[in-house]
Amino acid sequence: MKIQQLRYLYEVARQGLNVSLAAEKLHTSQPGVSKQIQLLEEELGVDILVRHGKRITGITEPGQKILAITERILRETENLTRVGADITGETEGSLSIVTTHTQARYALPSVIKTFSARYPDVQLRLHQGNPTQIVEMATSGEADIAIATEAIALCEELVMLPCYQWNRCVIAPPGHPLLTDPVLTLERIAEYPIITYDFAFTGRSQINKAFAEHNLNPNVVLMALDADVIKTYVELGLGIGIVASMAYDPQRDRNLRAIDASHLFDPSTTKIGIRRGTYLRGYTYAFIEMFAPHLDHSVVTAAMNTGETGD
Amino acid sequence: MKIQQLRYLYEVARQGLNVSLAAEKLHTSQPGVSKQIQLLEEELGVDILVRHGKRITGITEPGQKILAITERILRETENLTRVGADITGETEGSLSIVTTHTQARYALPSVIKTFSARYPDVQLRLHQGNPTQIVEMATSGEADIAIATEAIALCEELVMLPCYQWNRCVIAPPGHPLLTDPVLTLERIAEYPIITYDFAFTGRSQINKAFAEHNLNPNVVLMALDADVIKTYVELGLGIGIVASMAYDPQRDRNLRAIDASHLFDPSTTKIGIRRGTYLRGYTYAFIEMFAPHLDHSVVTAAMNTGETGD
DNA sequence: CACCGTTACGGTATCCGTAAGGATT
DNA sequence: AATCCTTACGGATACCGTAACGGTG
Repeated sequence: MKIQQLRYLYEVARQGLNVSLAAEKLHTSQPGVSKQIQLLEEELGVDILVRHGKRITGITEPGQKILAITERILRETENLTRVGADITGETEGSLSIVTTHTQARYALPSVIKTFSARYPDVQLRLHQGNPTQIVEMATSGEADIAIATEAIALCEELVMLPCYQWNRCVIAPPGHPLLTDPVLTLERIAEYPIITYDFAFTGRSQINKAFAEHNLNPNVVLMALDADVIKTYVELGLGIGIVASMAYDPQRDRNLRAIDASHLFDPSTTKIGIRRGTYLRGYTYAFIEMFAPHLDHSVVTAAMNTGETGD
Repeated sequence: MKIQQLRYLYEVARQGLNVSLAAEKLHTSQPGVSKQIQLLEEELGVDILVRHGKRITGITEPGQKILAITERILRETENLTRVGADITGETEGSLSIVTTHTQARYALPSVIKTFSARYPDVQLRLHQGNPTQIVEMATSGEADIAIATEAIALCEELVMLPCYQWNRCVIAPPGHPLLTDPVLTLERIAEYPIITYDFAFTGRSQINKAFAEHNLNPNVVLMALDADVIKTYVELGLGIGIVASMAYDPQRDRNLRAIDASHLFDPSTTKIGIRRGTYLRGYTYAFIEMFAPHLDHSVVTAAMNTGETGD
């Protein structure tokens, strides 16, 4: 059994059971891939792929198990090379982050600027996605770290590290009646058409919860995926907006006014999610610490090891 | 990076950093082992072993990490071959069990007889050990399954499956005054010299607990590792014995009498322990079910997946 | 007929084993 | 002096790429 055989098998599975495509991705010849997989099947004594004549149409039941194990092995070999690259003090590498619009647009820019200056040879990749995609990319290993607020608390495979808490503000065009209220209340907000985040985005659930507890039925006229869209429509006078506080910048948003609403909604916690069992490069720890200064190397390492089956 | 290089490295570490010994165990030449490890170090760009001149004296700090990952990889490759052997319906293989005297002597013989008849090609290995050794062999993968009563509940790495409950009886020579008591009490037992299990063996903690709760200080004159030793000294008149009920056989132990003591002590539960992430052969499931009929294939599989980091 | 996977074959690189060398205890 | 790891070298093996073949849609 050779690691390369496992790589070939994995890539074929990943490319939808297309050997030619897999061979191309692996920068090798397709007969080679075919042969090595056959050798592996022969050695294990198991048909892994279902062949209809000369077409691969599926994966056998034991093949599924083999693939699952194969994936784990390949992940670990990746960890091995990372240990190597890391120890030799190499600063080059890649760091793939998957996150939401809110983080990418408002929280991350300054961190990324600092990080890029400190680690110019690290290729940063920033993916924007919805919470489902974020979890998926983090668990699959496609992304090294995930940063999000909602819906990533449940996943067993990810270690979750709380980074910071934040709350919301209400934004409205200048001259809006709400701006002169001495105290902002949910009841008053509910009198106006509301523009806020879509379900499962940027702490939307906390907003729903607050209104529900007051038996209010707010009139949400637009559900956006990001604060920029919300602000645009608030400027157009379509309604008032409820956005994350860090999304309002008095310098930039001169056509808008903001009222703090942290007394009305539960705070949300933004977290970093990391796949268990992943070896983290030195600069990854550095990035995390830049984003959330209390998460230093030892804190992260400790969290990675809790609840693990361990070794 | 090749699997064989990892095997070599692992074996060298296992043999106390002795390349020659490792090479012998691996049935290969020692220069080959040396070379391959160097190639691995070169590829990863990391010194794994500490060399003083031409002597290997230690493992570097990154080497420790590499070894940990290596171990995981090798374990998984082992799982791969097991999937293979299992699916092809091969009945040959090996099953290594580590357990205590009590189980080996009284609970397992009938199971092993049945198992050997059903799976004549499976090479059974039965190791006897103390609780510490049992946990060690189970977690290291040296044994496939562990069977024990005490001290294996705590280990995160092992899945614990309760098999059966049992209690104790008091044994004494014929004519002993205790035998004519209408009701056996702890107070009466404490009047006589007692022979029972050593600490951390065969539910000894339950015995201690019962006496402690009654503020009794039993006079334990001999602490043995197994019931046969206990019975021997009870026969000699050194005292009365407290042993697991299944250790008394009226047919065989004609020189002894037994009194049930299940009302005096908390019952003990014998459990099977299996390392998480191990692929179990079909006959292993069969063995477990023979030993504890309620632990069928699906129950065991389910238990193996609980609390796991999962994939 | 266009696409895809398998088989056949020759070149090359890799790995293994034997023999010799240098260092440490 | 004995043990032990490394280096050197020759041979066998395994792997890869090109080319040709056989099925499939």
